[in-house]
Amino acid sequence: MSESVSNTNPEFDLETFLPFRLHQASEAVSQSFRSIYRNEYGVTRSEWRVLAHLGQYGPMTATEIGNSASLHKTKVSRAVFSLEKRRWLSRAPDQRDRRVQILTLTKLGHRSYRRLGSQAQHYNDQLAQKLGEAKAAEIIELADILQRVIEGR
Amino acid sequence: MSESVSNTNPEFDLETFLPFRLHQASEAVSQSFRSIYRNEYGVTRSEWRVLAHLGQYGPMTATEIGNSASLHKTKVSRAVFSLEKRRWLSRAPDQRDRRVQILTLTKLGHRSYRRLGSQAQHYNDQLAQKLGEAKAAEIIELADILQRVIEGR
DNA sequence: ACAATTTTGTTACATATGTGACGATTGATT
DNA sequence: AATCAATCGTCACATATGTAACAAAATTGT
Repeated sequence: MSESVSNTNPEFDLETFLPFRLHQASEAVSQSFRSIYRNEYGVTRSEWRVLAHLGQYGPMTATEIGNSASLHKTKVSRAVFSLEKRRWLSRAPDQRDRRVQILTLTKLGHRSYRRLGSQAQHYNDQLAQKLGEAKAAEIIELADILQRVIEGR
Repeated sequence: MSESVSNTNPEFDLETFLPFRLHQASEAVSQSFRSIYRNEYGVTRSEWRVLAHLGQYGPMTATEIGNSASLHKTKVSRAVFSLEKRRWLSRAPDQRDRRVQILTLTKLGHRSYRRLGSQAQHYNDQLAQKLGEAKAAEIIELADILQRVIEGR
């Protein structure tokens, strides 16, 4: 907490430029985690996210997943197609709204979710331990605040 | 700072999963900033990053930019090509190492850098103000720590 | 001095992504 | 009821990205 982030002179400063620094940190973490879902099953980031959402929250529609995961609708559409082909999820029509489909993990999908999820949790625990629990919790809290501020809530 | 990030039970928890939460926050910020360099000059993220680095640190080689900005070498190569076409930067051979080229902003490039940079700084100041200076500084500090921990330094 | 290895930056190729359009359905307005 | 607008998910298309291979130059080891 040594220096101010805002700048009285109008000079641009990369070191304290939030979009850049956040992206760098986030990409470093994402890349280091990537090998787990990638090497384990050859799954893409979008697929892993959809899997994680369905595993965590139960049956949802594509739009709901997109909103919750901040995933573009075409990314969701493609990930769902791919996960369906693997028989990790199935679609069921919704009688109330025939435009949407309820997406549900199959047994096979659940097994994959539990397996990848537990490795993900292990990764997270290790990282949190290296950072120190307090700092890890701070990051989550600041991520919350950032999203609220950006989305104007 | 209400809850722990690590988990004694092995259940996966998306809410406190650092790769996901960081990526979400970082993407929210990046997207909201994007309209500035995108609408202003139709410049891509990679191009903006290369511009920002050369403007901030002076002449550098492609590899140096890639390392500092965490940009893949093909991204740098393409961004440099595109910025050169716009006449925002020029290349000069390095007599010590004839594999590399010293990249330097042209006068036009400097003007663009100052203009975009000052808008970027304004964006950052506004965001830091909304977050509160203390929290903005915390984010920078935590980004530093994260990168060090991930890269094992 | 030489051969083997590494580094730099570019390219071809395959894959991943965003944009815009679309058909089908639903909700809102009149 | 009929029309209009909005939403859902998919597709074709264009663009962006990563991988692997490469030529040129530098570095290392002998």
